[in-house]
Amino acid sequence: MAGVSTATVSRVLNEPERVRAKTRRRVEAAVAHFDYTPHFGGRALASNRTNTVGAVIPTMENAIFARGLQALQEALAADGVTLVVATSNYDPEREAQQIRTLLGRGVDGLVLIGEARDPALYTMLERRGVPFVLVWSWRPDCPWPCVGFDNLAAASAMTERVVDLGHRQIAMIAGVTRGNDRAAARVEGVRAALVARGLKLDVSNLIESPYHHEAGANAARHLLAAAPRPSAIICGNDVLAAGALTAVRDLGLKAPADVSVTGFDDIDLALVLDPSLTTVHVPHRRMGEAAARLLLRLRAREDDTDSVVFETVLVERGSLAPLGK
Amino acid sequence: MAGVSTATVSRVLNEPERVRAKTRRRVEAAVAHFDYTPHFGGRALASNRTNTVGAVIPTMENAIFARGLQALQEALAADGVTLVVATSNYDPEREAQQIRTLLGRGVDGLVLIGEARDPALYTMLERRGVPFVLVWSWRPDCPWPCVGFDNLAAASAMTERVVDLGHRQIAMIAGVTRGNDRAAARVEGVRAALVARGLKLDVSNLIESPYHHEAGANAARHLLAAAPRPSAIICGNDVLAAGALTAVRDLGLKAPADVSVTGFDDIDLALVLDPSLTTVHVPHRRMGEAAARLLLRLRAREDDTDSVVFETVLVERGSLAPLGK
DNA sequence: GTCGCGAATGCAAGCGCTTTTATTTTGTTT
DNA sequence: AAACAAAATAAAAGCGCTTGCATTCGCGAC
Repeated sequence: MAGVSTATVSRVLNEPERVRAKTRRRVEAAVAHFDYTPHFGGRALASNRTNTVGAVIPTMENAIFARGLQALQEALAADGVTLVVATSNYDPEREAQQIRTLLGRGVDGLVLIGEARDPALYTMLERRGVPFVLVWSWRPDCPWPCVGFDNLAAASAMTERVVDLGHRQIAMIAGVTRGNDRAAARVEGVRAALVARGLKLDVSNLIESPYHHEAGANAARHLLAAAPRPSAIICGNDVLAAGALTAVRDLGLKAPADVSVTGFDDIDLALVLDPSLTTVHVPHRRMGEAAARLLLRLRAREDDTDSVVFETVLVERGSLAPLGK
Repeated sequence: MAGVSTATVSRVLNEPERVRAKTRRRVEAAVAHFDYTPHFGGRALASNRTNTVGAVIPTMENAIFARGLQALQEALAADGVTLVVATSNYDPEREAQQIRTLLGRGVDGLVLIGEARDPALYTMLERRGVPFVLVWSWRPDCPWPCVGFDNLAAASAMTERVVDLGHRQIAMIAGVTRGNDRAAARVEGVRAALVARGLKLDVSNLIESPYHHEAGANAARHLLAAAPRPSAIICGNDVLAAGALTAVRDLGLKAPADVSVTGFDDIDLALVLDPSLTTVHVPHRRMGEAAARLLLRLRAREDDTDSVVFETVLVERGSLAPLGK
């Protein structure tokens, strides 16, 4: 209809500046007229690019990843790249499986959460030449491209603050650390800070708990039954902290008067709780955007592909108070 | 390596039962040996199927859709279908755009939230022959395949319960109704129930609010400043209700003693709030699964493609109490 | 006007797979 | 053992697009 070859149509669609304005307009008119949409498969086959990147996250059921994902998706979309999301349920085997599925779908890149995974997976990714970015984790000398923050340092900072407020009986409800370097780093951060202040994280004062409100509540009930009772509970994330606050209330105690509780992640929930939650604010959205930019640079084989580290901020709200106040 | 043609390899991969066990094993060994993965584009081009379905949801930042999405994804994955998620931010134009993007990616089907959208979009989908399922909405005689529940009836039931508890000054904080038939149906449900009981939803007692905690709090502050003060606030969803509860607390009032508050959707948040939230429980996961099944049936051109309607359950918790108690 | 040159466009060869049709193999029957 | 039917496999034709290379066009300089 536009009186041009398919090659020209292809150019109009992909590199419009390479065709003369007059021709381009004719083609565009025809495209509009027939409501033409390029065939994805044909495109992928011929160009060997899908303009798709995949992300494997532990779960969507949790607000924590949702916001970063949204930012990631928006930043990618701005470059015409579609995001495909898969979930692993915090299961390393399932994560490996999902990565394979995404590769089978021909993704041009991957966004993965955290660093802890089978080295064979990293080998495979490198062999295939699929660029990837690790999000939510960062540590000095991480060999992979990361966009994250220092979980250990942030947990230490929180712990120091708790100690500074006079607390000595300090317990922790951690996330499950298997295959989860963030959860593990947070435990280490707490432990290190306590040791630095001459205290220690007794094994009876550390419970690993799955990432649910109820599980957090149960863990807190257990910890609060001990004698001497902890005066502060540091939680590996906000959801566990919410559970802990529920347990505190159910036991007829008051937070923070009887027990202080702290969280990690600063999701919306933290503000809604009563008392509102003292927690570590993490820049979800900025991480998502940074991950998108880094991945696009990696894909384009650009030079500037350094890891990005963000600062976290300790947000003090009502759930943490000086000992005995 | 297996000494067979590509045709046989293709059959081993797609219809293994059609090739003799001995040959099949040879091919599978070769596949494993070379770690071969079929090329997605080639496949899509030749078969004209992508084994991908798309979903356009308002937002991921909200737990409401996350759970259903997760279930949808799992159910689709069981059939080897990948889910691609896009977000519209509650903006109809953006939704249309996202639908076009997904079609451009060659999705074999679509899952859309709610029914309200430009008829031209429906025409386009039908012309292209792309099967789709509408989720979260259901009404008698909906012309499209739906998987949802009767928002209007559920809101009416909640309202009747509130009235039965003696409340007469009843206000509502609704979600934004533009392009959102669920929000609109909930308003209509409340209105209808009030009218049926000889009351009415005065315009000054109805505020539409965006889907944020703060916005809900602001709306509640506004409503509670009126004289006579409402004794119950019915909210279009749980997040708005959480905001309302915050406002109640900030104003020095007690829920439910001074003001009852109800929500809608029953997300995790409802249980964490203090008082815990009386709300309408919606079967997120089952809807997601049902949507997957229905879409797969539509895609396979099967006969049994009726809409699926779920019942909702009014969950009474602490935030709703009889008037004056 | 013609020439020359860069820019614009057309030509045609695949990209890796599926699928129809044709051929070979296998197994059964006489 | 031959003949045949049925089952298994091979051959080959695309699917719709991109892209390197060849060709043509448009325009300024002479």
